[in-house]
Amino acid sequence: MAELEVSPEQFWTLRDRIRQKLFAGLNPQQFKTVESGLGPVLCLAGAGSGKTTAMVNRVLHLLLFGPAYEEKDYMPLGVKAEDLTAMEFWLGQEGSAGKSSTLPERIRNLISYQGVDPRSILAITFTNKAAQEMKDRIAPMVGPAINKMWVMTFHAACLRILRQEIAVLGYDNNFVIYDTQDQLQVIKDALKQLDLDDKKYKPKSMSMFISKYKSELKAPDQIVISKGNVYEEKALRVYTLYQELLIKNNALDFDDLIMLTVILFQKHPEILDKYQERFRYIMVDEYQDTNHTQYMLIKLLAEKYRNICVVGDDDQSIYGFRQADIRNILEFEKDYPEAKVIKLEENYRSTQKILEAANKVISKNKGRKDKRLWTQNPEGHQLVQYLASDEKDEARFVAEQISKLLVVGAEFQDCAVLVRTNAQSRALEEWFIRTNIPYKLIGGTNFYERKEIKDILAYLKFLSNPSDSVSLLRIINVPRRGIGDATVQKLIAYSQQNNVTIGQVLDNLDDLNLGARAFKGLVDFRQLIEKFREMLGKATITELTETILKETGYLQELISEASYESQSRVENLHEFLTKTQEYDEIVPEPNLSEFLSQVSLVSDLDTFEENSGYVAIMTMHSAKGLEFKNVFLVGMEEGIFPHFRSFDEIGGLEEERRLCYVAITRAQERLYLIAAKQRNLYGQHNYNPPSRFLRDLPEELCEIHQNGEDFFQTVKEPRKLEARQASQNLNRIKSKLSPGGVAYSLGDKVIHDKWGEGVVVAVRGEAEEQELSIAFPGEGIKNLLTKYAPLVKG
DNA sequence: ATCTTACCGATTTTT
DNA sequence: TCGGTAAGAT
Repeated sequence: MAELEVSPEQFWTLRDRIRQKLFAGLNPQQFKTVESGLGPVLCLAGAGSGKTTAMVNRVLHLLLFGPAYEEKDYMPLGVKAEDLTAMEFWLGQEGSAGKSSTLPERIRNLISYQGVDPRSILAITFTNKAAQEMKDRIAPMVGPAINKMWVMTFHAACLRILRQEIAVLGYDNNFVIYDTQDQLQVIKDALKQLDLDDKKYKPKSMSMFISKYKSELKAPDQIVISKGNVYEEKALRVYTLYQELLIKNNALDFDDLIMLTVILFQKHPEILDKYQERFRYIMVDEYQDTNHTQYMLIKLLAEKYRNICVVGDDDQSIYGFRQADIRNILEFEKDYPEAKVIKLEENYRSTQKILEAANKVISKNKGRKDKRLWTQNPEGHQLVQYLASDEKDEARFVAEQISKLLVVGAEFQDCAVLVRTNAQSRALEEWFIRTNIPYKLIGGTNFYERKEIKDILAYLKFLSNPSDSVSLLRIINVPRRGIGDATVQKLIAYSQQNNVTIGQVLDNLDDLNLGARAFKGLVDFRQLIEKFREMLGKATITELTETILKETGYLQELISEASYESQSRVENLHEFLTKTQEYDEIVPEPNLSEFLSQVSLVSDLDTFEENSGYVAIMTMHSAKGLEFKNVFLVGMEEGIFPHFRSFDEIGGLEEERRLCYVAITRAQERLYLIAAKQRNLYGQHNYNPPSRFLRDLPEELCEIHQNGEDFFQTVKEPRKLEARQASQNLNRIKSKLSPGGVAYSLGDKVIHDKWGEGVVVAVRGEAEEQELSIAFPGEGIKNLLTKYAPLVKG
């Protein structure tokens, strides 16, 4: 039988229906973002508006339907009637909506006749976590094509380009990456060489200076310092020398990764062209956080084809202090006048009340892109404000509320406490430990920043890159092998005089008249290094690491120390070994410098588990991108949040306000905002007024509590005793008026006006009718009604 | 070479 | 207040 005639219209109609079905779950704005593959797109994605969904589906749409869906006047060759039937069949199937993976391969191939090559897609994020999440969501939709696209962070993408191309800039392609600590080491070295006092020219401040200029794409010789500004003049000299030292060490810092890539593109148009040709479809996540260098990188890459989609939210720009330039997103349309601007304003995360509060707070900022989040979610609970007496009372309140939430079905991992500064976490931790609330501090020190990990990494870095003197100096006497400071100074002096690396000095030890002990130590060290170096390329990273730990005696030393601390170090090293194993398993051939750079670009946040069974304590900054059912914002006081340092920074308060917006929009169901009347910070009492952000919250959305009892325990001057008792009485009356003000539970310590300290041994009844049995040492057990008893929690 | 003592400084930090 | 670092003692 002859083949049935198939008309393009039939095919096209079916293909279109398939497209509709695949993207049926998206709202109109998301869908517009998804299908606008051609030309520049600015997608303003409010908090919780499903921007990852939009980006992920955009990738799928590009692969299946190409950049411009409108062109539909021809049909791929060889479409048969039975293909149309198969398409019909898929359309008739239930549960296949949004699931491209259920499409038969044949149909997939037919409909994607205009689809783009996955190799031409570049999706850039800021964090590994975001990149991973995107990959995880794209992979099931597109299959192995995921491995051909670049879905990665700015730094990872630049790293990959530089490993390939950096030779033309005069670096060796086995360069190492210096983290913040290494950086400071180099700066200290530079200060010493320039004979500058590191008290006056603080290394941290120098690194800020350097980083600031690097993010502006300014090399030392492009910087003009105003006359007479000695400090900046010196800082510039430090920057100059610092950069020379990095080159000597064949090392790049984080900023270099981006900056050098841009310089590479600027200096070598043919290389730029290669990448422009490859990456015809570019997407950037969190565009509001880009600094000038990152902006330039994207601008250059996108220049040729202009298929660039940036996604972000100017209201969530909170990294100005890291040179993120909010203007990049605000002025996107200046660079791309033809840009489509799409706003994702429907929020899928929070209750109406939470969103209303967030909108209200952010609306006070000027110069924002106009937008207003809304949601179909329920109205939700009132926001809870609590005025605590001090930071302990604040912690107590949080702990108590969490316990209450558990009763109504919440779990620990549904709760997060967000702080403005890390120092605030201490009081919370103490209380959580006391009350057995499992918590995790997120963000603190990075795994890879721990001493023992840095040590083993220094060995590996030095092996990978013999020019790396920072790593060499770190480990030359670790574990101790009799190489003291004096010896090290001799090595450094010799290397500077003869213009060789310190690694090279090791080969000429006879030239430096050294003591017998130091000499032996260095010879031993050299032998060890040679032995390790022989393993390069042959052994796996795991084998190499194990050998180093064993042969240097590093592990043995920790084990024999047998302290609590050394034990945890050994555990960390084991953890490190599992990471090397993971790496060894996925790569065909061990590549040390590859492994090391991967490690350098990983942070702790990446390992944050959302279903851990712990309450998360973290800074508001680290919370960005996360969501929790119940969020506690603590330290809502002037000076803490907004932080006093922001008061005299330009745009400082606006950034704090955005941070507040970010913090509020982390909450899905319940939001608690807590301020303390008094706070001990750095050993000093502070009395800060409640945060202006609290005043900006609409009153009708809030339930305001003030539980002052504990306040008077912190006032210890005896002469205030009378006032204290009067206030206690006052507070008891208040607490009766506010339901749920004080709840006692088993084991609570209390203080009774007459009987002193006691412990609650039984609780009967609820709220105001609560009856307690309290054991007072020396007085026996008393039964008391909460309503009347002169009680205070202790 | 390693332990002890005094001093400083203390937002936020995706990489 | 506290923790890290840098200089001094043994």
